[in-house]
Amino acid sequence: MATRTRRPERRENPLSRERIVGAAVELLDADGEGRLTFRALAERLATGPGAIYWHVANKSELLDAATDAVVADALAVAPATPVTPVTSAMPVTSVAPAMSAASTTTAESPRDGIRAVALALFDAIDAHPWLAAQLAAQLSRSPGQSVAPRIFESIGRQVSALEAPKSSWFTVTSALVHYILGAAGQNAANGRTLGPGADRGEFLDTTARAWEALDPDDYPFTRAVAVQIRDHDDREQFLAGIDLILNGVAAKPS
Amino acid sequence: MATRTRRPERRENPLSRERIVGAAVELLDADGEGRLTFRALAERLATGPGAIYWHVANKSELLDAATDAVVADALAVAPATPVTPVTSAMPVTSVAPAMSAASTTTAESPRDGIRAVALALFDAIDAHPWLAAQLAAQLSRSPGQSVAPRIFESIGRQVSALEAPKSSWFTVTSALVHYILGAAGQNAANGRTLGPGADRGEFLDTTARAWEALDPDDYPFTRAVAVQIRDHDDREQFLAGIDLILNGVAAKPS
DNA sequence: ACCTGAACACCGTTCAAGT
DNA sequence: ACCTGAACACCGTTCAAGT
Repeated sequence: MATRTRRPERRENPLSRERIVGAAVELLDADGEGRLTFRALAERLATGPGAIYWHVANKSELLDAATDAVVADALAVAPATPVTPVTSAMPVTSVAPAMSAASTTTAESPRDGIRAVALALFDAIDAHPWLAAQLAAQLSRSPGQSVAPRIFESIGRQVSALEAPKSSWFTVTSALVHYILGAAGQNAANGRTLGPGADRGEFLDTTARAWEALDPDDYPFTRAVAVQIRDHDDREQFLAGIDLILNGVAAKPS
Repeated sequence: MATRTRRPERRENPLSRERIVGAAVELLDADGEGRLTFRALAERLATGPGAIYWHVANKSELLDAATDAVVADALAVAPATPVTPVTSAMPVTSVAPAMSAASTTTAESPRDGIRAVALALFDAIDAHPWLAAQLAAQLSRSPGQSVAPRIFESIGRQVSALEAPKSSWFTVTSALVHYILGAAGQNAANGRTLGPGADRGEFLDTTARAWEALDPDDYPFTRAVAVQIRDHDDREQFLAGIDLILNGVAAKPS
């Protein structure tokens, strides 16, 4: 501790996969994926670009590792194991079961569980905007190759505890995951164009004004909803979309 | 075919923004965004890389132009103008109005209109997988700067003709657009990993088998829905998700 | 076992020079 | 007005050489 007067010695601070991934996440958060460079990374780690390749195979593996690290954290906050485990035989009715020995959190209704996981992902993507594209690309990988399939599993378990026919599980879970990734990614993109220092209320007001000034013939709808964007809460809006989908689960088609 | 003996003459085939964008779309479709290169593009157009910059400012403008061209086609097939125009005063009730002089297609219910636009986008993204990421990034742009806001408008108009409170329009439209882009992008990514020559049934069977072989403790849900992926139709599945959201629109929360 | 740093084969983009 | 092609400042990645 007190010996930390000199800058870190190589021996005390050797390169490691963890340090590399950590620095990568920092660069990603600060500058976005386009600016994550092996040379920039090497400089930050006080080494040469070649050294990184001893610990990481290539850039895409580095991106995967960064994604895994961040998402694993996010999913750890939300409970990975839901109230009701999937029983492979029959559609599960969502009669609240006896409290299970939940690992991290108190037991919740599946609906609240979905909200919790969704919000955890929303916040993670908000804090790390580059996550959205990364996760979307990873969803088609086989489980075990990345965290993205874990998200699918995590949402799906809660869906299986909903009172919905088993035949709808896949559709519902897919819809939820797509919505979550899409909406969270959008929010992150907005935040990015906004910039870190800017005023949110002012930004919303500006967009609302711009929407209201659109050509009535070309953009009647966008004009009509301009008011709604002016004073909406991002997370509330996001959760409203989740509820919309969940409401559709048991509803009969009109 | 048989006429393709000489290479095209310069004077008869001058460079133009249109030709460049067309060639870019071809490269994008064939090799993906990573392989769209000004040098490859120049070679395909029998010119130097510098020449392209006379017609296009930079790569991101080229990508935008390619996206615009492809999406404009897709939205032209689906009706851009819906049965019921947005009236800014009151929530519109979806009593079928008198047939309007629809520009391209016969009048439809808003629900069918949404399905049509969604399916057109699904097919476009299926044919041009690089579209998904491009559109997601463009959604946060102001209308007029890209086609993405037109998609929002196009879906939104139909939403406004649904029997839903006006206060929900923004949420519903956002949810739909996010789902459409997310699900279509996912499908395109799957098709990409599948490859052009492979057998779809065999591919689905392989994934289903892989899912069924997962650890029951870690992936109970994914295992449980493995059957459902085996013989599902992509477009049907996609539309089921749309219907799910639409069903949620008027449903009361449970 | 781990790190260095030069080198290779690329990129997007610019720009003097041509027609 | 439009095109050429060399050049600049980057990239990811490799690899002989060091410790």
